[in-house]
Amino acid sequence: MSQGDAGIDLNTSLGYLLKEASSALRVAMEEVLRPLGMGVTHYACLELLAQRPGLSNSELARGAFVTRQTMNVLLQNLEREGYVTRPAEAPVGKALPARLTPSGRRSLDQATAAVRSVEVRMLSGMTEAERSAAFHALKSMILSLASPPTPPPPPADRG
Amino acid sequence: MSQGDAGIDLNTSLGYLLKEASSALRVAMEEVLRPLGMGVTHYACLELLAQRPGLSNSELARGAFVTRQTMNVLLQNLEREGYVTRPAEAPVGKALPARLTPSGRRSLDQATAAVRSVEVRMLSGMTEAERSAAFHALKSMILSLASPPTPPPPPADRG
DNA sequence: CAACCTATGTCAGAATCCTGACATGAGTCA
DNA sequence: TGACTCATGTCAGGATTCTGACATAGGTTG
Repeated sequence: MSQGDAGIDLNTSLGYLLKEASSALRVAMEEVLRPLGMGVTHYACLELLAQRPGLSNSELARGAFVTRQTMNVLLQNLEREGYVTRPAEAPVGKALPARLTPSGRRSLDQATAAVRSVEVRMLSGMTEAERSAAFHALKSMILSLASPPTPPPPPADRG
Repeated sequence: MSQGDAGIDLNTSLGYLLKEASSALRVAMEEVLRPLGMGVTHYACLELLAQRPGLSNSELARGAFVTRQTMNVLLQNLEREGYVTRPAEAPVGKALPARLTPSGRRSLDQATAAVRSVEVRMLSGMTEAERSAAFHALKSMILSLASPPTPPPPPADRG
């Protein structure tokens, strides 16, 4: 244990820090959403629908970082409780465009206020320059992590 | 819907970006750890034990961002499979200091190599200045989100 | 010392999310 | 037109994590 090959130093690892920050944010959000009987995925779904009405189940799932199966059961609950509506038949393909009902909009408004307070607190200790730097750094990370999990197989010109 | 009170703009929200980056990192790690039959929490536990031998179940749980109960079942499995050891009795209090066995160390070495490739990829598109900026920004966020969930009740000097 | 508070390990049950699988609708290509 | 590929919605089962609860060890305060 005296060299640089012993592991990944968690004290200086951006990945670990990323997980820590994300965990703290999730905990803080759950804390303010709990009194509203809402979870993070639940809130994300509503917020996505407010900003982009007509999103399909699969699109909502991608936006909330869960699988379409998970989002599907959530949507079924929200539909049954009258927070969102979906047409009985797909206007095109199989995708059912979902929309917020007035009730869903009201529910979202409460949640947005709660979540906004968390985001304000999170940003409170940062300068504008730091926020901008963090924004671009996170964008870079996401881009670098996207797609190339399996390096493209060799063109295989042999044989 | 024409002003700034309509919601939280997910396109410019640092919180949303944080979740997106964290999700991408988690997916990438799971992808490289799957061939080793290991999950992210599993790996985190081993890495923590390598860097700080003797950590207790609760300390490991906090370091891996899960509950004590979750870490407990993981530790029991790892112990049964011979990757970690814990004394039968606590040297002090109730905390049982856990340690990696040689087998656990070997298992960790493979995982570290895999995870390192992911972190390298994540950092590949960032300059050193950007990494430093991201590091400090994340630290700020974590600090701001820590603790003050329930603002301290007013000292109540009335009455 | 006794009462209290906090932290820990552990068990049991429940909630959450995911993987696997199937059928349908649309686009592509020959 | 028919075969192929891809994306979608949905159901069923399983894996993972969390919440609730209990007993114990140690420190603190009166």
